[in-house]
Amino acid sequence: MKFAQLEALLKVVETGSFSNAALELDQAQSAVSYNVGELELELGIKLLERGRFGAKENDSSKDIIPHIRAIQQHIAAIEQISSSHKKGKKGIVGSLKIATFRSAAGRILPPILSSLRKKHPKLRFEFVDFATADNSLGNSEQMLKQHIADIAFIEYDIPLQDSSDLITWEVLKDEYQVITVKDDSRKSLTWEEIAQEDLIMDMHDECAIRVHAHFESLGLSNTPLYRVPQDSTILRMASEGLGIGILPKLAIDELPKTAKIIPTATVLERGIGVSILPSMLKVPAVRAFLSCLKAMYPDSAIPALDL
Amino acid sequence: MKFAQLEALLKVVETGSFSNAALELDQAQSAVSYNVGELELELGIKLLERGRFGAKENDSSKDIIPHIRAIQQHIAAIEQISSSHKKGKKGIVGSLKIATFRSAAGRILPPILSSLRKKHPKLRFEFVDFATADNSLGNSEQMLKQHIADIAFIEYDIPLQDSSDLITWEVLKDEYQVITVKDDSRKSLTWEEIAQEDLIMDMHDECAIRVHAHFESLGLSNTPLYRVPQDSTILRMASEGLGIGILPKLAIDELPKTAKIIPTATVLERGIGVSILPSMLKVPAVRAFLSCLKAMYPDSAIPALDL
DNA sequence: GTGCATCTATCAAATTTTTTGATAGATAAT
DNA sequence: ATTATCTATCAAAAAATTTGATAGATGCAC
Repeated sequence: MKFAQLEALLKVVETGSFSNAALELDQAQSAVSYNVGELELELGIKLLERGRFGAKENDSSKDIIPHIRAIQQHIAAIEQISSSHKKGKKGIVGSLKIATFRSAAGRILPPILSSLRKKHPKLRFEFVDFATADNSLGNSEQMLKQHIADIAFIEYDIPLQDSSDLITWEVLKDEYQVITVKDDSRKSLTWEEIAQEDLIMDMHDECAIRVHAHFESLGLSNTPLYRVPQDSTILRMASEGLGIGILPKLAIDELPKTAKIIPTATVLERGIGVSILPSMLKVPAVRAFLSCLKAMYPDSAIPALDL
Repeated sequence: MKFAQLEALLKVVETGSFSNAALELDQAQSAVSYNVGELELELGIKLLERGRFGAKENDSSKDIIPHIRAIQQHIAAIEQISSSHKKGKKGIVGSLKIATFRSAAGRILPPILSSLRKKHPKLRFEFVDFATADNSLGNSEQMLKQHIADIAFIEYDIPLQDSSDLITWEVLKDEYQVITVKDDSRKSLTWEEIAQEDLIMDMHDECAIRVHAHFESLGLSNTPLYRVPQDSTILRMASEGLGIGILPKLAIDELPKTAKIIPTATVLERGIGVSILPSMLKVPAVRAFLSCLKAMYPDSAIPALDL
């Protein structure tokens, strides 16, 4: 079994066709065909469903592809380790795949990445998107276990519990905030009062679900008046007095001048954390990232690693 | 980076020389030299210390080799998955690397393996030895994390605790037994009484340490009169009346006709368990093994897997 | 239904990579 | 000093992969 064959298979699945894969691999289409063919021959099974449309994975390759990605991760690790053993080393080379969601990508990552880049100018980053509207633990677990991501940011309500095959810890807590118009004179709002208001909430986000659950747990109910697709729209609408916006603090990029935040009587917050596979603790790029994260959030319970 | 290059490096390290590696790889020595050389060229670092003696790993390759083994495991998994997707499948093909210690190898494994072989006649087994006299958790952890073994048997005194990156569970408890001569008429022995006796114990084994610790915890002390290198010798000596033997039940292959077991007033036992990396739960050979293990020990808490 | 566009498979030739066998050079032990 | 045992290197041979061209298959538009 050759690594090039596995890579060809993976690229075909990722791009949906032999021709696209060839393009990305900088090869002739016949080379991709040959490589996948050889692999199928060696393994004795068909690995792809071919058709007019191109090619797509079948049951066999579905099971195999996570292993190919894992192998790629190990190869990346070998390259990183090697470069770290070089004399004239200029930081880690390679690429770090980070699964993230909006607030993490927008507010948490930038300072970390910029500090990381100073030490490791050759390190590249790849963001992998959670499927829209689902960045709960379940999904990030898949991202890590299928070796699509090296590191995953997660958000959650309930306290983190140890999973036996993932290392997960909290980085910070993010408080939900109530956004209203500038001239709203109330000093504080209880959730009972909030439930009376016209609410403007996100259409897809976890947050809306979480706030809804919180209402339920208090025996309250509220169907948001507006369900909008973007956090920035929530802000704008709330600042126009169309209703009350509820957003986690980190999701508020810039508060409009005509808007205002009113504290809630009791705090509702989400946790934001990071998750990795235990084996990644030995990969230089991952270690470097965690080291920066720790510098940024010294209190976060990053697992013991001699950084 | 080619898989053949990584394999060559690994074999050189394992066999201690390019020439031996070539022999095992069925290649010319120059091919091994070429492959390792190419790898060193690509990674830009020396990977081996060469000399009159052959070649041995250096700091760089020490870090890299676990990743090579991990890649091999993934390739094995791909092969197993493929063969399980074949039509005329005749069981799983491949090889299962089991880290074990004497009692497990001698008393627990045989029935499991023979049942496993019935279903999967093409499956091979490889036993990897714990370094002599150390089969405690720490070591099996290394075996698994360095991808030297797929499955590890362990023994332990204290209750198992969850480690965040290993799945470990108890298979059975194994009671320590006191072996004496046939005509010893005592019906039962307390540990206080045992401490008074001349003891015959194993020289290398974990067990001796554990029994010693047990004495200490009771405020007793006893330096064994004989420290012998083999369990069977303990039995023979005890049966000759040279002293009292202490052995876990599973370590007693066959009780000599002139020997006898006296129950202890309070039971001292060791746990015997199994440990794997979470990712191995998806590997067919490992699943098959665990399935057999479960059939043999229905009460053991094998982690949920849809077998 | 015909023709078109888009896909994969296949072929022979060209190219590249890997292996081989022979040998040189290095080094420790006798 | 000799020998045995190791690795590196070289040119030639063998094997593999890649290429470019083309055939064949299949859905889609008209």
